[in-house]
Amino acid sequence: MGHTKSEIYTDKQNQIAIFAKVFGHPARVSILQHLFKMDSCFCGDLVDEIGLAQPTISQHLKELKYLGLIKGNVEGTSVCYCIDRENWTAMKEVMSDFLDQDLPSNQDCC
Amino acid sequence: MGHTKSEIYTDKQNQIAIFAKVFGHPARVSILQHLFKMDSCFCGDLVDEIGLAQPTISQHLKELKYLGLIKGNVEGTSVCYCIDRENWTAMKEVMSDFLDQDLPSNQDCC
DNA sequence: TTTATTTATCGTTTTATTGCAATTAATTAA
DNA sequence: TTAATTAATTGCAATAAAACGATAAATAAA
Repeated sequence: MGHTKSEIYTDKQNQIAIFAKVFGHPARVSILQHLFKMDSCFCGDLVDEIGLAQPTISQHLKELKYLGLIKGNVEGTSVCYCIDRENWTAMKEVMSDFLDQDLPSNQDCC
Repeated sequence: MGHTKSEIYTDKQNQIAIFAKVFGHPARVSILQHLFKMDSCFCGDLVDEIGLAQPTISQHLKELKYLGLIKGNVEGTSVCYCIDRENWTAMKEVMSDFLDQDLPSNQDCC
């Protein structure tokens, strides 16, 4: 079908999956790494840096923005993007809860 | 096109994306949470617990196994699954490097 | 006002993913 | 050996995602 049955999972499970999914593409990973490294970045810089077409980068930026992980700031004809620090921290909390689960025993399996 | 251009990214970026993608579906999040909670689990238990068809669960298990995050152990007609502790730890290292990047300055943007 | 620059949006094509019914494979129980 | 149980595989339909050309929108410069 190609359609996730979100309604049978907890909100937390869906939230983890939604955050993870946005990191599930190397272009978005690359964009975020750039924003961390450069502090802020114009859309055009990312196009040059990453090597995808401008509409493609724009679309990836839109998804990151939709989840609140980045902010865009219009400066003339350009748009300057940067990490949304507060939301990034909140996301980290959610993901850590999942990734840092403790392993209950010592032997591996069955 | 619908095809990720993996070759234009670093190995690290692709690795992060590959791990993130497997967490990008709530069924797989749910499976992993169960394996953490129950220590180990039969495929059938997961089918009952999560509420997807058996082939669907089996497919999600396959993906988790392919990345090495879980192990399967045949016991009679059943298969017992559990977290692969070593690979889980290695995955956490990769993801932490990405998620725990430092924010360079204090003000937000541009 | 006209032109150039930059980014967003639209529409389309291609590929990937999700989900399941049907079937197969493997093992155990009768 | 035959029937039952459990999980994997196959094949398919529906939906989502990735990529980009063309175009629109918005602003700045000439």
